[in-house]
Amino acid sequence: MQQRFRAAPSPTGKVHIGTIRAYLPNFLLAKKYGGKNILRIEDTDQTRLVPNGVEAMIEAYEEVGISFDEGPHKEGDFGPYIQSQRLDIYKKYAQELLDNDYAYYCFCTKERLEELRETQKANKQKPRYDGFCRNIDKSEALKRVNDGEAHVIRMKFPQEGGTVCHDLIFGKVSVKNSDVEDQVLMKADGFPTYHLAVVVDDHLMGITTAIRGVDWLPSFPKHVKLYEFFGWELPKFAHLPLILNPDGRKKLSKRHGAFPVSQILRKGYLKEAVMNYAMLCGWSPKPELAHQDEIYTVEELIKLFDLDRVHKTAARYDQAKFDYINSKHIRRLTIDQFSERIIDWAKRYVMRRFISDEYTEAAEWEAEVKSFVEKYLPLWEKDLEYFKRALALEHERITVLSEVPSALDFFYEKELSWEDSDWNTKNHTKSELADALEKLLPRLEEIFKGNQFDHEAWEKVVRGLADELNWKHGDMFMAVRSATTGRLQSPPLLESFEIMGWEKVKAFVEQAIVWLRK
RNA sequence: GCCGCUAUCGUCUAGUGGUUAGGACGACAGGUUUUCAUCCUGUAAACCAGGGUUCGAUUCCCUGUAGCGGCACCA
Repeated sequence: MQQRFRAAPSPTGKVHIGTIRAYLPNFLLAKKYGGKNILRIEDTDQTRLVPNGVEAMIEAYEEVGISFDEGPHKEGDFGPYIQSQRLDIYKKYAQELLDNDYAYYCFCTKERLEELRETQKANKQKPRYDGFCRNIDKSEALKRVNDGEAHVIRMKFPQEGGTVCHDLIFGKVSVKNSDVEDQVLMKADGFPTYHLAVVVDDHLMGITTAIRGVDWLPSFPKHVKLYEFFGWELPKFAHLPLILNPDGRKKLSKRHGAFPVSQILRKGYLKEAVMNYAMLCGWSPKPELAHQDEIYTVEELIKLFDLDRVHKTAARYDQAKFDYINSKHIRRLTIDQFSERIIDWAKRYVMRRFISDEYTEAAEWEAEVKSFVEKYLPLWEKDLEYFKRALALEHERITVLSEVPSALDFFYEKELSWEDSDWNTKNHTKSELADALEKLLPRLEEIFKGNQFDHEAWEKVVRGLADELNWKHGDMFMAVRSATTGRLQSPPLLESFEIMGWEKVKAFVEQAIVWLRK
């Protein structure tokens, strides 16, 4: 039988690393078993709609590589895939429950329910519906409904015995039936609640494995009972553990790395790294198939992932590990691939807007990255060979793609600017540095003027001058570094000069001397 | 408060009725290096507590504790 999985978000437009982790297993398993991955929009709460939320989410999922075989954007045989377009269906099944005495009309007002909850809380009881309308005579209830009295439909959950549910990750989960309340299935506005809609849709859409967050575990029995009421075969269920804030408290939130996918990608995390990291939260491959460095491609994840090795415990978000994984994926790229990815990143994520940008607050760094990219992208593209040669020197130094534009600036600028902190003045004053550079310049010209960059000659010149002036060699190299790159950390100098060419190096050194004497 | 779930280095995790409890990130210390990074080597670092069961429990059971989740006409 073909396996069918589904992601069932409500259309808030928000997609972050936690969401990715929640929906990735569906995608991976659908690919692994040749099944289908379905996107269904759960928009039964009419008070929480976001304009373009659906489009924004689809965009985010697909950008990180989670694609769907059916959904609002890709009609299949089980549509519509938006719950607000399926109201008649829920109505029909709610009626079926009513007819079979598995559900009843409830006329309790919100005020009464609120009061009820308050007293229950005050008495240290679990707040729950008390079954007030459970035994209203059916014909009387119907009359009240026909008279237009506001009502909901509640599930009549049996109050004796217990219910045992089976979960692929947690195993047996059992509850006393008397602990389960009569859940509202149809709201007064005619929309179903999640509980009815999810069961009906999963069944009708032929979902074979329903994967969702552990936050649904407590209402699992209600859903199991609903399947029983309808006489439907139960799909398999898997409840995924959550990703927690780095401090281990509460679900991942915005101020702790739950950045929207738009920002993750714009910052320059590769989609394969996003997947890799997301899956490593709460899952590990079989030891004999695991990689020592914990780096996995998408294809490998598809091959290796299975629900039976998913942890039961929540994992904390760890930015340092995510960074490690991203830099490892970057290093795996060839220079050709790396340069393509950078240019693609610049165009697709920096220069273009995500749909979700309409309603997510922009971070400060986004504007900065954009201004860099606007400036350098045309230059990169103008001479791709030059770009690749420069980029190769930064390949081992980059953690996220957004570091690239500023890292390569001295390859592209005609003039450098310095601050005092760009120089190592521990052992020598600025004017000493200027004097040294002035002495050095003609000697460098001597060996570099034909753009021939001989390592031995270069070392000899720099170290030779250092010896003459009685400087530490390192101080001399650092002076040259600051003069030619504008900073204290850079790729190896000679290799950089080889790309920049002597004229540029010379110009920078001359500018530096002027600046140092200012 | 009530209900449910869970518990291995700081973090992510592997693993077992008998192991020197393994790896990764991070930290620290060395090496390589003209800086930074890379790369290499090494060090520190864990089985929540108490009871059982057992010849033997980190592993199985119970209790406690802690954490997380849920307790809506939200999903």
